[in-house]
Amino acid sequence: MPKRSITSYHVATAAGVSQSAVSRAFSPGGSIAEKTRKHILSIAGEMGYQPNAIARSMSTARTDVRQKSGMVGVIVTRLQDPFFANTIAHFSRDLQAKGWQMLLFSVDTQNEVDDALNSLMQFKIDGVIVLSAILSEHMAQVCKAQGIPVMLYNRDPQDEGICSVQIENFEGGQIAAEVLLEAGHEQIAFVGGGPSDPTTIERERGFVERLGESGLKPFRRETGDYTFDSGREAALRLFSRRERPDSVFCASDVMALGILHSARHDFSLEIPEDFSLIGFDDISSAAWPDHLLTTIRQPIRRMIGEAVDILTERMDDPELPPKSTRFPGALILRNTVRGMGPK
Amino acid sequence: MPKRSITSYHVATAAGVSQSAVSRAFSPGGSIAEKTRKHILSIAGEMGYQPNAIARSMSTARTDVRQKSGMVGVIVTRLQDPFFANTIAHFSRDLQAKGWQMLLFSVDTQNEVDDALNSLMQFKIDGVIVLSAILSEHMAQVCKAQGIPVMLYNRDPQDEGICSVQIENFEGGQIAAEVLLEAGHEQIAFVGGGPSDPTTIERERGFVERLGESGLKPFRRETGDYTFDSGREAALRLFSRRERPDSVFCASDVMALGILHSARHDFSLEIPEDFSLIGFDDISSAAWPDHLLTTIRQPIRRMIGEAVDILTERMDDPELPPKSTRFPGALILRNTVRGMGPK
DNA sequence: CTTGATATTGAATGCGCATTCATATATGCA
DNA sequence: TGCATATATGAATGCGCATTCAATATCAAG
Repeated sequence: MPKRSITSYHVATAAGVSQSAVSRAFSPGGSIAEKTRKHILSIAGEMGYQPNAIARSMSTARTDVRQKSGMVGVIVTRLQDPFFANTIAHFSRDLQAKGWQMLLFSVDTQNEVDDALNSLMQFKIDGVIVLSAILSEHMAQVCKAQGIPVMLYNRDPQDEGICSVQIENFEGGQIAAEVLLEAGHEQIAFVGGGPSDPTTIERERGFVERLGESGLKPFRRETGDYTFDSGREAALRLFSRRERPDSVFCASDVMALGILHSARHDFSLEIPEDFSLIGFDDISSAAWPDHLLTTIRQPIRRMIGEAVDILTERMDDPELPPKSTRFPGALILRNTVRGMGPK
Repeated sequence: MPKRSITSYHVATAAGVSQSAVSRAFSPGGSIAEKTRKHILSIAGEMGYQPNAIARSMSTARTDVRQKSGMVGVIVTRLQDPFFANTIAHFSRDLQAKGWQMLLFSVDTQNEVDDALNSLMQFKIDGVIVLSAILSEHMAQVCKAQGIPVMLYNRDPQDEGICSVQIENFEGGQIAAEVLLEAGHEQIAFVGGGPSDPTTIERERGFVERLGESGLKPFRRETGDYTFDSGREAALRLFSRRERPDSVFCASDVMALGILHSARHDFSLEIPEDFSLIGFDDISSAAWPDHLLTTIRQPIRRMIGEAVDILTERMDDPELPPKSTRFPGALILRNTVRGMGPK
């Protein structure tokens, strides 16, 4: 028999004080005698009273410019991808640690982001984090108008007034090229996402540019969709032809592992004896002993910490100017590049 | 310059109707002329008005027994684990498809579950899903008293009034034993979680019981914590001794892959030539061509679909009796059990 | 033991919405 | 055409809380 929950009025009655007093007892800066507060909190504890966050949010709408809900909206694409799952895990932890709740919305494509944000905004989220996607120009405006700070994770800040945190994709691509060149490779293939994927574009650009400095061009370019299977399929195309690459730079570890498995299983190729392979991200399975994938690591703990810091600061003080940060990737030398093992 | 958002009053004024009319225009069953509704919706659209879910929730607290927030709390342990990440992805999708928002809270240990639920309840969630953990007796009572349906995913229903969805762990253990026995193994080791982990207990029980029917006992038992590294360490202990098992049943794929990688890398063992290995869950990397792990599959799409159905039905109608469902695991024969390849 | 300043307290209010109740308008049927 | 019924609308209300404002209690200094 569900019954309505205990309110501050009930506690007030039981404690012999006014409802205002109860409210103040639960507000950090409340003007209330310490003795009274103790008494109220004790009674409230006995009764199992917890302030209603929804009502609190309504109430603050009166004096604040915007009502605060204490919730942060998080929009994520490809949640099943281990890289993003891990990212979410960190965001969740960091947000919670600062007392924010996470309203999670997962979408499949960029197109759904606007709808997701609309749904989230009905809940009066205090800020929003978008993973590997951007907002439409319109929604960016709406957020700005409403004073909702936006954090783009893994994307360039699309607009004035929007914050972002991401890895140095261009430099990461350069590093990969550098390593492969240094190992003496010349038939270097690239595997990335589609031609309109911003992440791929940057990584490929850095990669191609660095190759160019040595007078080389990518040996071949294959497209995938950041899934293991698409990596495997890329490998199938790459190694089925007469002319095989002597090395591959792959814009994501998941796809790189697809290539690695395919090479071993479908073509009985040894790595790095038959070809070198370098990935991007440094997901945990890249370090598994039978993989030992050489890759560019994203310092995601620091990146996410920074993203949460930037966002929470702006939720507390909407006047702060937007901020964007880029982190350098770190080369993790393992065993998939010829002659270049761990130091 | 953040400004307060548009309310139903603004729309009402602009449309030349009362606030009630606007509210009704946005309420599916509202008593309002179709013509008026169209007009209001059109004006609202132009103004970019969206009903405030928080205020709506406050309002419904008046007539309903409990206020409805439209949010489901999800408490998850070990979010970084690919199995759970994937589970969350599905929950998110299914919940969204039915119009529910997901308030996600990740915890590290069972101890934190109560606190998490308390935080979530302040937001007046309409239901809660707990992954691989249970509630304290006290919180279970509180939820019951408040009429908040609880769905335990991956756990036995701990209490009257609580719903659950899980895999048949006991039978899964039996199947694993069956397969290994059939393959002619006799030195069969078990690797699972700690002795108080309910999942491990059941799987191990089924496994041991089936071995017993053939007059066998587990060759050895190693403990891990469901991480890849703990699987690897278990393998280190298992294969460093003179007497090696001829096969291993591992209560989770992640740990099983730790064993597989360790066996190949640390001991140069071939699978299934040198020993057989069988996992549990069927995570996606179990199917990677250079793994091809034989395992017991959890039909998680169906399981999660069922969990969401059960929960949403009860959020809509709190009078429904609790329901618990168990799904059978399916043996997926790949290449890690001697003589038993895919059919 | 005053007086003025300060710390506490309670009553009243409104956040934005859904809903009830009373009223006005439209529809059906004789 | 007239009356009963159904439908559409608006005014008023309260959900649970934080906050403002006014009133009271407490305290320090003279």
